[in-house]
Amino acid sequence: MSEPTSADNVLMDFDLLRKLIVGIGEVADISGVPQRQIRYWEDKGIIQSVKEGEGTTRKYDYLNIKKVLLVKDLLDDGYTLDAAARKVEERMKTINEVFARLSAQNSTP
DNA sequence: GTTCTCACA
DNA sequence: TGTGAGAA
Repeated sequence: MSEPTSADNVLMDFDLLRKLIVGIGEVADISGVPQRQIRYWEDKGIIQSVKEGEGTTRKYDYLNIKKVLLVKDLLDDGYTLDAAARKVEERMKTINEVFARLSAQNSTP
């Protein structure tokens, strides 16, 4: 009877994204970017990794994966790491606002 | 399974 | 800029 509304749908996707944290291997496989390159960008400061507990294995959250995917596309378009990083950061600003908005709704009973 | 450094093109 | 290999 209760049909999923667009609002409920977006919340379901958001819940999935904020829980989607995988290692560099998964990101490299899904993003198609060699693990070497992913770490390379992270070293440049284009993207950041989240450390899990004490392990040294860096995990990448949806936002980081999005950056890798975005930077890869930008680089393929003829952009350089510096140019791609700038565009990605601007895009992250928008995504961050959406995340904060969804986070508030998800945390609001 | 991941991470680090060194070196090269 | 991106990758190779070895080592821990």
